[in-house]
Amino acid sequence: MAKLDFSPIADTTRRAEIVALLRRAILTGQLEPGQKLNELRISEQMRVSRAPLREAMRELVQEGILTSIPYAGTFVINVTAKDIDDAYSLNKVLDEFAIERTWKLRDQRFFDELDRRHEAVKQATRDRDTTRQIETALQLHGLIHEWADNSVLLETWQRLTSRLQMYFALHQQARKEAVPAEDVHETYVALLKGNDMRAAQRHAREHIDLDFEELLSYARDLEKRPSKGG
Amino acid sequence: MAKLDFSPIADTTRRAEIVALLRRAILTGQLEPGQKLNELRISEQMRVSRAPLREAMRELVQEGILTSIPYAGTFVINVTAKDIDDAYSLNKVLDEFAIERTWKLRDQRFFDELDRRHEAVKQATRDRDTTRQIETALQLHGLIHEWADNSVLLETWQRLTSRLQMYFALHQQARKEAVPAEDVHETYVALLKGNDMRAAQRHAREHIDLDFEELLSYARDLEKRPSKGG
DNA sequence: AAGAAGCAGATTGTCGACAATCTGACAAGA
DNA sequence: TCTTGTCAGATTGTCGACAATCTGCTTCTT
Repeated sequence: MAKLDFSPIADTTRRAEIVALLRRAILTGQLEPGQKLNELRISEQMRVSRAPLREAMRELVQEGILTSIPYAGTFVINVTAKDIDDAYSLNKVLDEFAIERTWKLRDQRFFDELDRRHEAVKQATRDRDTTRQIETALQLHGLIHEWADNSVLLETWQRLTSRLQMYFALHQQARKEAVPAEDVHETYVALLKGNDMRAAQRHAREHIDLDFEELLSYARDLEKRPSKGG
Repeated sequence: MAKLDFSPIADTTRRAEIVALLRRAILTGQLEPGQKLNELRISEQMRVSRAPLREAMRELVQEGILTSIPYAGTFVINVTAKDIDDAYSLNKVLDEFAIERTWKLRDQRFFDELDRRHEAVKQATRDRDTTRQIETALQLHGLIHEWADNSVLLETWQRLTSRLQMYFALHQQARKEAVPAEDVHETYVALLKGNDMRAAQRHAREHIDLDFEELLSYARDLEKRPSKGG
């Protein structure tokens, strides 16, 4: 028998597909923060019964991008300036930890993957595909968390990522302006390839701060306007 | 009208109660790691239909203490030495962050609550109630995370706590011996009341290491024996 | 005896219908 | 006018039944 490692077969349950669909709709901002999800309407649109839809929604509630009030409904979470602040300050800590853990595990495969993801960001930037730009940038950023060989860290970061992606999408949607065309990740990638771990950690921290300030200013704008939820 | 702030009414859905029941069963070790949860059997025992039970299980899957394989079943997660290692190393980082954030927010209410929880641990210790001892110790430990005024941190810590509590319960169950009767939290509490933040952070880190070593030795024992799951 | 094919039982995934609860409008009374 | 009671419509929560899938055994073939 040939030595092949097959990847797991895709989940063939409706539930899994619904989760993916809903998550995408939320993270891309198609479903607005605070908006209520009507079970009957959605299940009819998707041609699915309410049972798998409800199970899917339960998952997304635990994932932190939906919130549920018994007998009232399930809503897309509201984004406050404090939420963003909280997420980012924790993210800094996780990044530092991830870099420390990843550092000794870096090898050629790591560097190759780093370049591959960096290239994906640059491609999305050239294509002016802002949604994809957000996705790829987060994937580039996530490599250190995947490589750190700590399942709990990875899981935690993925939960954070959901929100960050949502925040970025809203930001981009609100501003309706192209995200910076130049490449802001060049230094980050270079430092991850280098020999000064502290410098890489420091840069990650500062690098995050830049994006963060922009996001915060957007979030503060948001709070001056009425929202659809509580 | 009198100025009273009422606390939210308890969730009255079956789903919420099922979640609580199942979580408790898992965290106290009544449901063993790797064990399969038969939906029909459980729903009959609880006198509930499978719909709310399945939704509850979906929540616990996302919470990280159950794992689901389509068309095969839902199982209690298996505890490996690496899982414990991962959880603890991340916990150290979170603790340091939590202490830093909490530090400036400490007030009389904080100190009172700290004492209250410390007292609860001592009471459970006197009662030789090991399960409660685990619960209260984790609650004492959790105060800095609750006080840090960062919802994402708190959420993350609560997810970690579930696993830690499960690990501790298994540990205690396997050893069948009383946990240390003396009070190991005295220094911790004192430092949190003091003025040297760095010292508090350092102690939290070392304090965790102690429990950790014991847990790891247990986990390594576990892996030499057959388990019920994959 | 070893392996493949097929069947039966058990279990999970999904469906449609019913029950419980909430929301908002409207009417009655102070 | 303001509050309170009532009710209809809409929506969520729950149920029982059916469909899809898996597992292990049996049977058949070589």
